[in-house]
Formats: sequence, structure tokens, C-alpha cells
Amino acid sequence: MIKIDSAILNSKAFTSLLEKVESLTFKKGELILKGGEICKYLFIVENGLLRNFYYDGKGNDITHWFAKEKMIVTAPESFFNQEKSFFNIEAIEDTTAIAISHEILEQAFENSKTIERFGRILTTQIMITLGRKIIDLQTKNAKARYNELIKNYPDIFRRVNLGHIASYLGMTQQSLSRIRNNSVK
Amino acid sequence: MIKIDSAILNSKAFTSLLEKVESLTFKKGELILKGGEICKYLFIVENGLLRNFYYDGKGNDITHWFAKEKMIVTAPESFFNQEKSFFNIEAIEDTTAIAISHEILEQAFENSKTIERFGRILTTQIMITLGRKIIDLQTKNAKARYNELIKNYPDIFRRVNLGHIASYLGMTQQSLSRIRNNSVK
DNA sequence: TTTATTTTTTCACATAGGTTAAAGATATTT
DNA sequence: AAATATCTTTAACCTATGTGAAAAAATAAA
Repeated sequence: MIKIDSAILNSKAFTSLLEKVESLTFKKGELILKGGEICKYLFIVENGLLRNFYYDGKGNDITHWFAKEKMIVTAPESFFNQEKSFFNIEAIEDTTAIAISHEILEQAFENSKTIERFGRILTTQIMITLGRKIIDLQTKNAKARYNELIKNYPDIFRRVNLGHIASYLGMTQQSLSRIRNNSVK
Repeated sequence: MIKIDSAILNSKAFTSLLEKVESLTFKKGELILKGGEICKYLFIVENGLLRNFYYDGKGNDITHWFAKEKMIVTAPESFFNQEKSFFNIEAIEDTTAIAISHEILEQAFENSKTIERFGRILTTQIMITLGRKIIDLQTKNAKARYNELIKNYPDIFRRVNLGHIASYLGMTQQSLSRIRNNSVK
């Protein structure tokens, strides 16, 4: 979950990039990108909520990433390398999002050092976030991971159903329910 | 575990960056960066093997990242943001590594679009790799994660002790041993 | 407001992998 | 080559979390 700084969103280079892009709308429940397709867009959510998730076709649905207002989401390996996507993206709420196409973004990277720099810093922060998540999965138990999320992103619990949150936290929905209610230490 | 493409290593922009940096040597077992310190360098291993690991002070030692020849390693959040490090770095073998300081790299980012671009692409690939690892931890059992590593990086097993590999794979050393020997499905 | 649908909780039971401790191996130092 | 230190395996036991199924609650639709 990566929020884009307003200073950047309002920068000259960025606003001129945004002039070239479309804003798309999605209905709640809509599947925006299906695994196996090539991801055309990187989205910046204006309003609503998107989630990126892995689905293995056998019932494993793992939320990888939520994106609410001002947050960014895509299927990274697919969008940046223009290969078949490992992830899916869906709208959890009715959503409008700025959709930056691969072509437009690559042009922007070519033409603007500021944008290139912004891209580098953004991916660096995501890299850091994901690295922490790996360590959390390996060192914290389910209860501690839950507490961490509720501390840092309490609003997510109001907007997303618990099944998605559970998989994001690396546990089953039943475990999350058990943690929330029963007194799991 | 991210390998740097030779074409990039040999590019003009990169070789001119490399003229400005030092090559450091470390003895096997040497702690290069201790959690809590600020990470000065991003390393590109020339010879030997480094590992980045998390240590919580209570016996949890989690290998996060191995770097052998031509691979890159640092403590990302510390190096890029110049804040106290969450991770440690140590030499697993006698190692020589190109050590690019934060200052030099930031200058290079400023002065060279090629380097800035390289940085962006590199962090993008790391982001993708870490994203996959999260899904693997959540969907694959210990045995499957082991098989994956031995398929993709068989040499790591020859050079690194099993305790480090086990924590990299998100399991205890005893579990790894059980998987290797007993017939765990 | 009734009916249908989706989400959340509950519960009994199963199990992968953790824990603790010790014994074997292997490597390193004296 | 003994002695010491480090690494790996083994084994018995334990527990956090998964599984499967159902009930309860909430939400949406008719």
C-alpha cells in the first residue's frame, strides 16, 4: 500500500504527464485485470478502492495489495515487463482511477528525468515495504500481524471484507475471525 | 537475489560511475553492517558471498537476501533513505565487493539519466521478486519452497550453510533437514 | 418485510511445521 | 591427531493455524 506524495502529484512534470492519461471508472466487483493477460495500466486511485490479488485457480485468493485514494496499483511484473500477469486486479468499491498506460509512462520516463526519478523512488519504497512484509510473515504470528495492520490502516477494515484482509495478512478468514473475537494471545 | 546484467555493468555510464568507487574486502564471518547503523554502501559482489539478514535480538536470524558474484546487496531502507537499518549484512565467504556510497550514487542519479534509469529498473525487478516471494510464502508449503530454490539456485546450497537457507525459505533448520532427508511429501 | 445472497463467526478436528534437546558429522584450531 | 567449535540430523512432543462444515449475522434484492 503505497501512497503518492501530494507534492509529486502536483509537480509540473507530473501534471503534464497526467494531461495525457485517461481516467477510468469501475463498478464494485469488476475484474479489471485477469491473471494471464498483459497489464496495460498503472492506476492511481482517485476515488474508491482497488485490490491486486493472486489466484491459483484452485481456490487460493491472496490479496497482495490494496489501493485507496492517492494510492497506486498495478500488476508490476506484467505492467513493467509487458508479460502475462501473475496477478489480478479488481474493484472492491465503485472506483475512478487515473490509468497510465505502459507506452505513455515509458515515454514519460524517456522525456523527463523528474518522472524517471519519481519512478525510481516509488519502486524503491515499494521494495522496502515488501521486504518488511516478508520479515513480518516470517517473524510475527497472526495476531501480531493483525494488530500491526489495524494500527497502521484502521480504515481498511471499514472498507474491505475480512476475507480479503485475512489473505493480505497471510492467514485464513477463520483465523482472523478467531483472533478478532476469541482471546487469542 | 538480483543479478546485474553484464551489458549494464559494461555500459559507459556505469563504468564511469565505477571509476569513482572503492572495492572493499571482507573476511568470512565479518559483520559488514549492524542493525541500527546507517548503511553507507550498496555492494556489488565481485567475488564471494554476502547475506542480508534480519535479527531481532532474541534469536531470530532471518536471511533476507543472498548476493554472490555480480549480485547486488544493501540494506534498502537504510541505504536509500539514510535511516537506521532494520537489516544486517555479513560476509559468508571471503568477499570483495564494489562499494558504492550513497553520496556517489545520488550524484550519479543526478548526473546521469542512464544510471537513474538503471536504478529504476533494478528496484522494479527487486520489487517483482519480493512480491513473488510473499505469494510463495503464503501459498507453497516448506517442501515446495525448498524445491523451487534448489531448482533455481542449486549453487547456493553448496556455498551457504543450511541454517541460513532455511530462514531464507521461511522455515527452521530442523524443518529443512526433515524435508531433505525424511520423505516429507 | 420476506427472500436470497454474502459475509462473518463458531466449532470440532487435522496437520505442517515449530520447539527443545541431544547425538552425529564436519570443519577448524591447537 | 586431539581438542574445540560449528553445522546438520534426528526424534519426541507441541501448538498455531489450517480445514471443512455449519450456523449466525449482515446486507442486498425482490
